[in-house]
This record gives sequence, structure tokens and C-alpha cells, in this order.
Amino acid sequence: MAAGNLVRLEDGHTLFDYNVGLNDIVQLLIRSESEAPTTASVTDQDGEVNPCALSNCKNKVKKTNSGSPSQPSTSSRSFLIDPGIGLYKINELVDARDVSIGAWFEAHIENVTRATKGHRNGKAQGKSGNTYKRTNGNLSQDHSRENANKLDSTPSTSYSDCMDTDEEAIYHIKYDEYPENGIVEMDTSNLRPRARTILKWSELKVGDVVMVNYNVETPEERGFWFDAEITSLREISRTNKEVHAKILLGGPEDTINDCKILFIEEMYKIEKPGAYPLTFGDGDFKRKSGPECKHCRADPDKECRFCSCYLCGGKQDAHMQLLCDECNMAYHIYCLNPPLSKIPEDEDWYCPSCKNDSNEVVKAGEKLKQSKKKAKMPSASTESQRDWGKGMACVGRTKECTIVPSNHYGPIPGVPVGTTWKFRVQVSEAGVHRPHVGGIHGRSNDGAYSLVLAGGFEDEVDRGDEFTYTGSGGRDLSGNKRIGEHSFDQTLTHMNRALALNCDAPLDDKNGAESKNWRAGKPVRVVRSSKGRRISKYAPEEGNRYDGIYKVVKYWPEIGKCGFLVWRYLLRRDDVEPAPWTSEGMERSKKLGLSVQYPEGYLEAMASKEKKDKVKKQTNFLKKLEQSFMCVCCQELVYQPVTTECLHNVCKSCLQRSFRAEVFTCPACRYDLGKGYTMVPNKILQTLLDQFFPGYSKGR
DNA sequence: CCATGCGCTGAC
DNA sequence: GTCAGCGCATGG
Repeated sequence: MAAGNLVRLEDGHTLFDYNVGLNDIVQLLIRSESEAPTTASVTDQDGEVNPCALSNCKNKVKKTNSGSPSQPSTSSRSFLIDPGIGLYKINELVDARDVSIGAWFEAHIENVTRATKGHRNGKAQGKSGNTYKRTNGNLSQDHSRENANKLDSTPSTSYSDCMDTDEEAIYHIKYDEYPENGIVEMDTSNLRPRARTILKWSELKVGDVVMVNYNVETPEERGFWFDAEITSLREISRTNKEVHAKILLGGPEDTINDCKILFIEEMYKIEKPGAYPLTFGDGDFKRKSGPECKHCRADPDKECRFCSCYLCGGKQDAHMQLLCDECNMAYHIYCLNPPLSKIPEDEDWYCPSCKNDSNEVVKAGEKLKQSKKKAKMPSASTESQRDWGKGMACVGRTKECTIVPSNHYGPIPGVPVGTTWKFRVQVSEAGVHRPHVGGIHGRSNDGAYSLVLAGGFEDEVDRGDEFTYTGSGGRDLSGNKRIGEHSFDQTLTHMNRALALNCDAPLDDKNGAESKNWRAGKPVRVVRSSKGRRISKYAPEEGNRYDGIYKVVKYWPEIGKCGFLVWRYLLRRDDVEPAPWTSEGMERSKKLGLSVQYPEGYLEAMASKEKKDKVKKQTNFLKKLEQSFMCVCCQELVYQPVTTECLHNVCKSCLQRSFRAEVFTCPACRYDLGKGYTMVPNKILQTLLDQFFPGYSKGR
């Protein structure tokens, strides 16, 4: 048997080479036959892409470990072991190349036998089977396999439900997604269905083993599923925890200690972590030896597409290359200025552009310029290409309302009902509702001054002069979000408490309260946002409109549509100024000449941007057009195009030249046009091209 | 100092 | 259309 097969796994970004061998533990996704095949790319040991691995090549003969070829098993039962993810232990690989740690592949069960403790079931061995039995908890090869092979013609009889997690069951699995690559046999006696519970941060405990994907803070390991054992937890907010974990990647040397898990897209808890001892065979799991690229772990001279020297562009002399610990770019030591005579002994090395940035150097006694919070943000990893700091997403205030303090109750002098601003930041500047994002502005020991109705909750009701409102909190804001999924109960604290204090009734944070004289409550400025249009017909068409003073009639806790407890408030209008949607109000708005206010220079900037976009779009279109109608001979836009029977466009003169050289085929596809072919220029196409590219044909 | 957040944008 | 993820103001 091959003790370790070089396997290439492409995860969409990076290529990794692994040796996979006896006793490796892999994760498999078993799918039914009807589902689409995986798209893993497979290469031979010499690095050549194996075309049969990429297509369903049906005529190949499988190799078996006994050396006797057998036809692809088309009749083997497609068997769904576990619709989810199972952990399998490979006992033997026979020329298998597309299996790797963490890889997903499809498998058909060829043969399932069951054994009682310590004994192999005598019948129905696989056609090509090494079987293994459990001895003192270890697996050892059953040397009766030669006999088993003699039973080749015996039909497999013992299919059994693999969800049965009988420890002694032995399953033979043949995967034949890539027929060329033969057979993998696995003893899946370790098989347990993995729990597929998606975990929340709050449920994590030290010692838990979880499967995580993405955003693990080790640059090498992104994009894989890992088993990670939680080593420490620190609560950093009500909704978030800082989690450190030991990543159980492979053999002992592949365990990575103290990785911070930043954000888990999906996380599954493994119910019985002890059931999967991550032990490995005698050094079978080793990455390829020799020079290894930090990016892809391949031989940098041969494989790596990253390891060109940043300065000379050459890939040669991998042993003379240094990788910058900051940017990971490669540098030949002799390309550096001044050049280095040998690889420095220091563990860390920074390239000239990373090293010389004096702004980044923290001098003795100085604080880090980047705050801890910022360092934790997703933008700290340089992957985001977004051009931040432009437009209205994150601008600061340019004005500030100083005529009243921030804890002012009631209308803002000079701001009539119906005033509308395009952006929330402008509402803040006017002093009507100060937070940029938050829905309620208030102080938990005083009361709420203003709120914004933006339809954040589907189950809110808006009748114009009366509406229900929902408190804040209860949302999962991990990932540096401002709004998120509802994931826990709200409490009557912070802004929720503030708004409750507006109600003219003693505070009750258990059952809520109702005012006997609602008008006696503290006034709340109410702003309706156009976003509320999905649930309210009173929301403005555009922007954020000040609708006047409301009072809190009552508040109460309830289970919202989101399934979590929320605090609800009933507010009723109490303003002498007419509401904007009444005929009186509309008349007043008209009289005052109220219209949506935009930030200074905003409309102009938008107009110029639109123009720019239009030009860009046109340019792109013309570029594409030029490409599509490029003559394959002269590499220019076709002139007097002849559209061939095979639907290619060639300049008439180019085609004539071809015919003069006694080549009577289409220059693009070699379709035989025949010696007597009549070249008729496509007049319509010529006219259109002349219109899109005026004057291009002059001089041709 | 830290936590919170009923926005907004460009990328996809 | 969906989605990630940012500065900033504010309160505590």
C-alpha cells in the first residue's frame, strides 16, 4: 500500500499539498448519488492535473490494492451514511489522491460488514478488501484478507444502517467519484454522527471541541473546517466572547496552540470529543518535505504562484528567498538593497516597505496608535477592499446643535414639524435626534428625548397619531455590526429604561406600566424614516422627517415575532403643530417651503458621480464590443467584415490574404469554407461598428 | 475608558 | 437584490 499519497486540495484560494496515509482522520461529506459531484481539483504526484479526476471518465479501470482490476461498480448501492458530517478514519488508501485532511468528497458504500467484538464477520468481505479489527482499542490489520479476496464473487449481503454506531461495526467504503483513483477503504468504527447544533457564543465552554470554519486568526488556516478545542474564554460583551482555541488540525506537530477565533460563521459542537482521539499512525501524516512555500506549502520553485521575488519577479533560488512576516511577500536576499549575504538568523524579518514605515514604530513609552478595539475589527486584516471614508456611510458631524443641550425635552426651536433630512447625521446636526444610528436617545436615569421610527421591527403598528415602538438591544452585533439578528431578550435598561421613564407612572421593569394621565408624561421628539415605509404608510417617501411630540402612554414586555422578549411602548401624539400627513400639515409644509434637505455639496457630488459611472459603463461596453469584433488575423476591429458560416467575423482583406496563401478555412475555427467561397461583407455590422467607433475605418 | 447602535455604502 | 462592515456620537 502506498504509505502516504500526495494530495492536492484547492479551497478556492490556495493550494495545499498533503500526504495522506494510514490512520489519517478525514472529514467526509457523504451525499447521495443524485447530487452534483464535488469540484475538487486533483493532481498527480508529479503535479500534473489528472483529467480523469476532473471529469466523470467512465472507461477507466479501477485499481485495487490486490492489483486485480475491477470494473466501476455501477450497481453498488448508494448509501447515505449521515446527511451531515462524519468523522472517518482511513485504514488504507490505494492510490488515492483526492483525499486530504478537511477535504469533502463523495462516497458510495460498497460493502458493510459487522463484527462482534474482536472478530470479523466471516461473510461478505469487499471485493478488494483489507479489513481491520479492533484490538485493545487499536486497529490492526487482519491478515486473512487474502482469503477474503477469494470471496470476491460472494455478493455483499450485509448492508446495514451506518447510523447504528455499534463500535464493532466495520464498514467498507468505496468512493468512486474519481474512478481513476481507485478505492479507499475505511474502518469507520469510530463513526459517530456529529451533532449539528449551531452554537452561540454564550454556549461555549472551555474544553468544548467545536468545528469551526473561517476567520480563525491564523493566516495559513483560513477557509477550512477545523476541530478546535476551546482553551480559554473571556466575556467581552453581553453578546460576544473572546475565544482562544487549540486547533486540532492533524498530527501532534500540526496542532496549533492559542488561536483566536474571531468570528465563526458556522460552528458545530462535537458531542463526544473523546470519541475521536486524534492520534495518528507512525508518521504517516506529514506534509511534503523539502522546500516549502509559506503560502501554499508547495515546492516554491515548481508550484507556487505567490513566491515570485517582489523585486525581480523571479521564482528561482527559493532557498535564497525571504518571506516578509508582515506582508508575506518573497524577496531574494541578493535583490535587497543593500543585499544580504545570507538568510538572517532572526525569526522575524520585515521587508523594506514594511520595516521603514516609521509611523508604525512604537517607541519606548509610547502607546500603540491603533486601539485594541480597532485591532479587533475585521478591517485589521487587510482583506477588505472597500473604499471607506467616502460618502455618507461614516461621515462625522459638520455642525452641532448648540441652542439647546443634548438632554433637552420638547421641540428644537426653529425646527418645524415636517422638516425632512436625507441622512440621519443631519438629523443629529439639527439636534432633533442626536445618535447617528441608535433608535432612542435618552439617559437611563432621566428619560428619552427622541426616537426614530424606521420599521426595524415588523410587528410594530403605526397609526400616525399613535404607534407602538420597540426597545433596543437583543441583537447580535458580533462582526462589528450596527444592527443584527435578534438573539436574546431585551432588558429594561439603558435607552429602554429611559423611554419607560417618560411614561407618567412608577417604573416597573417586570410588568411594565400604564399612565393614568398620558399627557403628563415627558415629551419625545419623533422622527419617521423612509425605511419605515415597509410597515407604515405614515413614513416619508425619502429621508427622515420630524413628526412632532409624542408621549409614552404605556409600556410592557412581550415576546416579539423574533421569538425573544422585547419591550414595547405605546406612544400617542400630543403636539399643537399639525402632523405632516394631515391636510393642515401638508398645507403648512408647503407654506414653509419644506423639502428634503441634503448635506452641502451632496447633490452635486451625486450628479458628477452618476456622470462618471455612465462614462465608465459606456467605455466598458465599447471595450467589450471591440474585443468581440476583433479580427483574429489583424487583431484589430474588423473592417468590411465577412461573417462566415461558422459565425466568425474576419476582415475581407484578411480573408482574401488567407485565400491567396491557399488556406481556405475559417481563420478562427478552421472550418472549411471551400475554395470557391464568396466573401460578402456584412453591411449591417459595418454600419453599426461605424456608429460605435466613428472614423475607425478611415485609413484602413 | 468601554459598550452600544432602527445608517449607509460599495462590493458582489 | 443582499451583505459586510466602517466612523462616529452618545451614555455609562
